[in-house]
Formats: sequence, structure tokens, C-alpha cells
Amino acid sequence: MRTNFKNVTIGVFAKAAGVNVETIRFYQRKGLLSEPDKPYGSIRRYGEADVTRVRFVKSAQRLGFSLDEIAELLRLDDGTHCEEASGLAEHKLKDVREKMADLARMEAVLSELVCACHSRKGNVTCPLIASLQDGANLAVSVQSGHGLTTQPALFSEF
Amino acid sequence: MRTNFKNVTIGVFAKAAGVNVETIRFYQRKGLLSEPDKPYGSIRRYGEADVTRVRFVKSAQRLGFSLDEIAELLRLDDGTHCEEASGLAEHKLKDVREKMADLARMEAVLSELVCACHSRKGNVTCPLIASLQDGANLAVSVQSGHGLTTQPALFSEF
DNA sequence: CTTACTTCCGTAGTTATGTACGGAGTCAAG
DNA sequence: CTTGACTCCGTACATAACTACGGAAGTAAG
Ligand SMILES: [Zn+2]
Ligand SMILES: [Zn+2]
Ligand SMILES: [Zn+2]
Ligand SMILES: [Zn+2]
Repeated sequence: MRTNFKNVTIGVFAKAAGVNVETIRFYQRKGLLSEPDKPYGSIRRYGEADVTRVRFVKSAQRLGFSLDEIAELLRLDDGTHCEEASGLAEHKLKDVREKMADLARMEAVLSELVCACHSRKGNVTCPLIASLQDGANLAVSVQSGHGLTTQPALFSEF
Repeated sequence: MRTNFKNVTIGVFAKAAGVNVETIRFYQRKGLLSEPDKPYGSIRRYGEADVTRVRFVKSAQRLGFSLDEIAELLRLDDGTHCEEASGLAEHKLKDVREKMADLARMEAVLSELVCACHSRKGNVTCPLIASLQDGANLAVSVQSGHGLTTQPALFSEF
């Protein structure tokens, strides 16, 4: 294993974790990472556990968890709260599926518009622009609940 | 038709368009909406065309276009630029499909984790938390190109 | 004419996730 | 002992799309 760190400085640690030094300090401010003590003077030293923690954050982030939600997951870090953890994951899974449905709707409308654009014959006006003007068939109506970063709160208001 | 507005004030206009007054003014600053003149004094008056314009913006937004991209679409508003318009829509469609693939990957990993959590027997540690710790099977690796609002730049850095 | 509601305009705040900057202190090499 | 790289810390900036605020001025009702 090359991940055998002990008492390294923040620069080495950040590089090992694959993030910016400023990101480390930002996570510390957010409480996602603890600020270790300074054993040899006035500089903090980091170890393997810290790299693991950053890896945790980044893994969860890839699954769509926000930093606040990750903080919540980290409070279950001892692994004895299977119920709570899987509850969070199920909630997130629901969010992911809702977002997928939203995107499927967008996909349908967009591909239809592109198709209409390509097949216009002597038409004067672009069908795509025309559709956006009246917005008739564009009632995409994204869910926009909590969860994954979405388009800004889009309720179908017409 | 109840959409027969003429010379209404910004408050009525905003309500008719289904947005906040401040949103109107924000769109004007961004150049998405023009600031009409003040025929009867020192207050601007709005008409049906303005409502149509806001509807355009909101429709395009529902399809995943950003305000900057919508400004671009609005420059093709005369409908004589079918090529350019469909080009933009095709690009956006590509973005939407990439995002769908990203979410499909997240869905797979998340549902697997939830399943593992539910089927753990006498296991001491929660499989979900454990997986996040080492991040082995979590190489979700979201595309994170330009386009739809996504998770913050997630490249698989391990 | 007064009161209450709008409008106008500029500026500042919000949220999420970082990134960057500036100055002071620290550490190791030469 | 000096130089250069690094760390520490607080603060400011970046992005997108709004949202809110404050004060002056206009407008409508009574
Ligand atoms: Zn579990
Ligand atoms: Zn949710
Ligand atoms: Zn077209
Ligand atoms: Zn793109």
C-alpha cells in the first residue's frame, strides 16, 4: 500500500486525497474533517484516517449526497446505525429516480423539437422557436422537490 | 383569452407571468426582457408580448437551458435561424442524455448499497458506511462536462 | 390632503461548493 | 543567516438564478 501516511503536512495530505488544500480547510470549517493537533510545533499533521475521511466525502458526493447530508452520514460513522444510513440512502435513491424521470421528460420534448426542426420544409419560422413562444407542448413540469441539484424550482405555472 | 394585457404595471404583469416582480427586473438587467417606456408618467407599462417572452424563458428553462443559453435562443427569435436553434437544442439534448447516464450509474450503486444494507445479517458494521469508507465500488465517475446543473465537478480521482 | 400601496433604482443577501488572496509565521536547505 | 517553500488564518471572490431591502417618488382612494 502506498497509503501509509503518518504525520504529513496539509499539502501532502491534500495531494494524497486528490483535493485542493483550500478544500481541506473548507471541510474543516464545515465540520466534515477535524483539525488535528500540532505535535511538532505550530503545524498540523495528518494521517491515513484523514485520507479515508476525504475519500468518504468524495464517494458520497459522487452518489449525489450534499455536504450537509454527508455530515449526517459521518455521524453514523461507527457503522452501528444501519437503519438510519439505509434510510438516507433510500431517500437519496428516490431523489435520483425522480431526477431521472425529469430528464426523461426533457429528453422527449427536446428530441421532438429537434426532429421537428430538421423536418420543416418550406416553413418560414423555426418550429423550435415557435414552440418555445407558446410553450404548449413544453409542460415538462420538473418535480423540483428536495434532493439533487436540479433546474431552479420549476413548477408548471401555466 | 384572458391573456389580453395592454399597458399594465409591473405588478400585474409579474402576476400574469407567474413570477416575482424582482424576477422581471432581474431578467431586464440580464437583457432577457426589454424595459418598456413610460407612456403615462414615470411608470413602465407592459403588454402581452412581454408575457410571451417570460413564457419563452420559463419553457426553455424547463428544458434545461441556462439563462445565458436562453439569451442566445432569444437572439434567434425571428425564427429564421433554424440551423442555429436546432444546433443549440441538439447540444442540450446531448447534455441531457449524459446526465441521464450519470444518474443511471448513481441509481445502480445506490440501490445496490441499500440492498446490501437490508440483507446484512449478523454483520457488525453497516455495509453502506463501509463502502463509503473505502469507496471501492463507488467509481461512479460522473461526466461533469458543461450543460445541466450537476453535482460539483466529480471526476473519479482514485 | 393624507394614507396606503406601487413602482423605481441601486445595492446587497441567499445557497452550495469550493477557490483565491494577503500577510504573518515556520521550517529546512544552503 | 538568508532564501524559498510551505502553513495558518481570516476574508473575499466565483457561479447561477434569483430574492430582499431601503428610500424616494408616483398614484389611487377616501
Ligand atoms: Zn447499513
Ligand atoms: Zn429528498
Ligand atoms: Zn428550427
Ligand atoms: Zn454542453
